[in-house]
Amino acid sequence: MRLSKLFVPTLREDPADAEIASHRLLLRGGFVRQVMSGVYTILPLGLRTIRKIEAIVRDEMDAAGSIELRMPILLPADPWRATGRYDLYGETLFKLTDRHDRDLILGPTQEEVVALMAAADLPSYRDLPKNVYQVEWKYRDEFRPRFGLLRVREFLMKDAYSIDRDEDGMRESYRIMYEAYERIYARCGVDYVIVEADPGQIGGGVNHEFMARATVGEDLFVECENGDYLADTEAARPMVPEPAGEGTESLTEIDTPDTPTIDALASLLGVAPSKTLKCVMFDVAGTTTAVLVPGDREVNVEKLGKLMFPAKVRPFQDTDFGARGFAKGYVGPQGFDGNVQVLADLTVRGGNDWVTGSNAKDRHVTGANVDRDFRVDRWEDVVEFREGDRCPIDGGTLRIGRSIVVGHIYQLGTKYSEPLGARFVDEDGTEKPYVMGSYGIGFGRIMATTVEQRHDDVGMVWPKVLAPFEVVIVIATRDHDATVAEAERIYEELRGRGVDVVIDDREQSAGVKFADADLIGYPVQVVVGKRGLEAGTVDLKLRATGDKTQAPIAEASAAVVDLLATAP
RNA sequence: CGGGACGUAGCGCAGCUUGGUAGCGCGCAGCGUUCGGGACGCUGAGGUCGCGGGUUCAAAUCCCGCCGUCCCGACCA
Repeated sequence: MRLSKLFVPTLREDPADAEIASHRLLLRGGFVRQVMSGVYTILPLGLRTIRKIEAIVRDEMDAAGSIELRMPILLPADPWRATGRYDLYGETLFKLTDRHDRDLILGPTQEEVVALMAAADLPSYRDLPKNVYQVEWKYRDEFRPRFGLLRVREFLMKDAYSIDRDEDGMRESYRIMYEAYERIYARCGVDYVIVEADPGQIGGGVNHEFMARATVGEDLFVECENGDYLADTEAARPMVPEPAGEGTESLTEIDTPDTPTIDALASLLGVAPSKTLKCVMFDVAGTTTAVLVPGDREVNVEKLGKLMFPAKVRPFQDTDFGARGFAKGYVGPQGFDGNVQVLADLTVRGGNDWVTGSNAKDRHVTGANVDRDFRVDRWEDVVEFREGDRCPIDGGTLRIGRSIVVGHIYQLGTKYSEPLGARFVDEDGTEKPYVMGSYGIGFGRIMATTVEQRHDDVGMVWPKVLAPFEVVIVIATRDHDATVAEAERIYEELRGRGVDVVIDDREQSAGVKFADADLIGYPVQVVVGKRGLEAGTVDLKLRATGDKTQAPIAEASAAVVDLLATAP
């Protein structure tokens, strides 16, 4: 390609609205332009990179046995009502109506479509398993688009869906996708980790996020110092402590004036907050639910919501305490009647002889013990992760890292097939719902993430597999016919060798071309100029290291191929 | 949606406090010079000052409302 013929509007100055490196550099390098908040035009250079990502993804999906198809973006709302996602996604869904006043949506993801498609056209266990994928625009009316291409409202995604007859099949399909994803990110040169994650609005059970390490990432993840545990902070669970067993104290009620908070109580009694038992009250679909956690910890409402799903979880308002006969700030689990569901976090097992509320204002109890003094109906993991918590696997210290989620895979089970009545006939003649999985990768995020991970103060530093072009030939002395002729010759030779090369034949000064080459970040730069020509050489530069070398002009193309082979 | 900031030529900005009818740099066009790290000279084009209303003889400037964009918090590829 010729830069004189391409459309590469680079900018000299940083755009005012771009804060993070990837946004700033992709705008400056002429890869993308913003149309409105969270919506971008992909310019020719950006499109070339996106297509390279797409080719790698397609290659791995095809190799993993997934079959490409294309589903509509414009979708009927009804299946989404059936699965509950119409309301669950809420405002994030782009909703519209057609001329017949029928409710439609723009697809944010397509589990419903796949389930219904399977129901119609994959009627037998003999048709299974199937794995289908598409590369398609996705629409999500995010609360706040931000960070350039990292959080947008319209984005290009590869979404795949596995359809199996049973759980074992789903797990096998999931494993295959998991491994395909590992290869995809490795090939793209993304520095990533895989974490156990929160399923969010897609729902389901086991799921993993592929997180690219970054300094600007929106997502926090937890990593064990020993490298054996990784999880999204929302899903992270601390080590379950050894059961402390029953304590030695007897249940004693004491006066604790003006101590509605853990801090006030702990300082009055001179005990550690972790010795107190916090009793946090929720309304779960109308049932009063008490959640017990050590006084120094917080309840993770998201985790609780997932445990109770589909029942709605609502923290007690001030009025709820009085209305249901609880003393706010002094609630304790002993003496709850059967109308109160008692859920305790697993960390509560590690303590005994608790200090907790007495259910009377300004009074607490000491020496409270599980089973002897109060009942626990369910033991679950519901605490908020804290920096410094112990790893659930080996007890090592957990640290927090920052990342960009570049992929997310889910074991969905029958979450979508069940409510949609999407069933096949199994070998034994009975109808069963499909057991599904879904697997997504956002292309724009991979592009932006790569820039975040690979840039310097003058521009982007593309790995050769994703660079819009692998090599740029800069004509440094454009009024010198012999220089132009040599540059053209090298250009044709490189093309002949199958190198993805672009020639900067624009009517620009050499300085502009050099600056643009560094900004755009072609892995290899070839400078052909009068000066070199007279010495019989061309200059080569490896963008990643900045190393410059000379090559004899007659062997320029071979030298470029060799240098390219060493490029990251 | 809550909190903060911004909106003046394609891009980056000044002008606003103290109203008098818009300016700088880059970019763009023409001519000439230059030609290996964002060249130089001359000439020139380009602006509903985000939109609407109000105050005033007069509004980019003051007041009210709205819209848009970005940043910080609740969602996700």
